[in-house]
Amino acid sequence: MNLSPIPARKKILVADDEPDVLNLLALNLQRAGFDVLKAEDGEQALRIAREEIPSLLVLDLMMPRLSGLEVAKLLKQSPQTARIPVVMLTAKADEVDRIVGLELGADDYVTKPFSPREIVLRVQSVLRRMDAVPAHADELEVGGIKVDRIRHQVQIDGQASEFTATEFKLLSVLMERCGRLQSREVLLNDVWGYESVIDTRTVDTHIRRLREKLGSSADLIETVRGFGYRMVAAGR
Amino acid sequence: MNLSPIPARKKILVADDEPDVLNLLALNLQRAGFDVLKAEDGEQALRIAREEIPSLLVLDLMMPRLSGLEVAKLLKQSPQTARIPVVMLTAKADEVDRIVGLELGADDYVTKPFSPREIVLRVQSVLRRMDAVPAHADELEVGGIKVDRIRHQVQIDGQASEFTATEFKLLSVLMERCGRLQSREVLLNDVWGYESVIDTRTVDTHIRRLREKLGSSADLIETVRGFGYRMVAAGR
DNA sequence: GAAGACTGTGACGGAATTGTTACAGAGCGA
DNA sequence: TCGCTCTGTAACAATTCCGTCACAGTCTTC
Repeated sequence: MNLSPIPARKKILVADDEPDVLNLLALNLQRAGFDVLKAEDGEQALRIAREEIPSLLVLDLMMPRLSGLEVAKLLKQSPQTARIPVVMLTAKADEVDRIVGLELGADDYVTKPFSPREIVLRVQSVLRRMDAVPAHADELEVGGIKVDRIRHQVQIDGQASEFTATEFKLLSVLMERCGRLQSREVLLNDVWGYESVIDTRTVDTHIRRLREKLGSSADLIETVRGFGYRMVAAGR
Repeated sequence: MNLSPIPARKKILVADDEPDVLNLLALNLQRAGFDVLKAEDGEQALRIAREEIPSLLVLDLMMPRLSGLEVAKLLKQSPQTARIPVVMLTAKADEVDRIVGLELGADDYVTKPFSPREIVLRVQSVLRRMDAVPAHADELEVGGIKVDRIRHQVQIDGQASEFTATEFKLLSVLMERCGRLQSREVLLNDVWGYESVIDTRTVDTHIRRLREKLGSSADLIETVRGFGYRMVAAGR
């Protein structure tokens, strides 16, 4: 579904045969808010990548068993893993010639020695580039409520209204599935993310805040006792 | 019979003198669903562009006979071809400043080495931008703010005002997408360039500097907490 | 009609986000 | 080289948001 800025943390696989470098990279990426998976050689990297399908790979070019190049090439062969962007670590700038780089489809290079900060920024930059594509025009309207997901604006009976990030997502999900009952569990999944460890009662609180802001349209959100909530086209 | 399912594929002309690069680009753009035309030097590119009027050009900067720069410049002279967006391929990052934003008006650039996927993303991004902003206005006006992109001048309530290069771009992007929410990521992409490795907080700082200079019009730039910024036609 | 389960409401402290200020380095022209 | 402007970053302050809780109110079931 993908309602823009998702809190769901991105998984990143880091592969380097030098434990010091590996740990340094992992630590810094963790601090930057990523879930980090580690691999100490090419084979391991390949296996983990196929199992976990991370959002991005940081591969050392020179590794025992399988080089970073080979790992990348192998991953490109399966549609499951072909689209994972790769940031390659190389020792010298000229180690990677351009055509090879193009063919294997690394998305960025960082040459050693590098600063941890630089790696984090590179990774963020590549992810940013990949994310910058979709952006679908989407407007939702139910009753007097209009949601514009591009402008990120909500109008209630023609009147612009402010919603926080969570409220906006919750409202979008409810409107998108107008008429259908949504359990608290489903809402937690789709609004807060699949790994959220949040009390289901929190949903109630946010529903309340939504209703408050919706004013006279508040009764478009029905409570279904014992199950959850549902948005209806018109109040009863 | 063949009803609708013809998504009206867009024609894209790719020009590069290295056959390997040319074919690689062509292949990837084809896979992405574009009709691809190929040219191996500047003259050929110019000729084909005039004959076929493609939706977008991907031009290598360094080419025999005519450079990408010259091709772009020549195409700007004819109203038929003046509005075709150009994505320029360059070897060095230094050349970038000369290309983007200057009189010849490349619409985006990619520095080598690049991954094929990035090229495709850039092309899609530029095409999206063209669709979104009709007519590609040289002058923008929102509230009391007037931006002249040719003279590179800004007026606030009739009063001329000085803006630095970065501020100017940021302001332009916000104004040209007035009303639409722009995430920090998108702004980094479109103002600083897609391969910038810059902290997202930098956007905040520049927004602040913009607001400072905008004076009483500062509240035309709204903060959308958790997402980014948005320019609005009138403050609240 | 009463007990129990479920939901609405208001408040609160911690966390996350943004505003603000200061600063160091790059780039540039004199 | 010296000063200047412009930029990106860091650190701190201010603000907003969010999840949780306690309690009140409502509904269901017997």
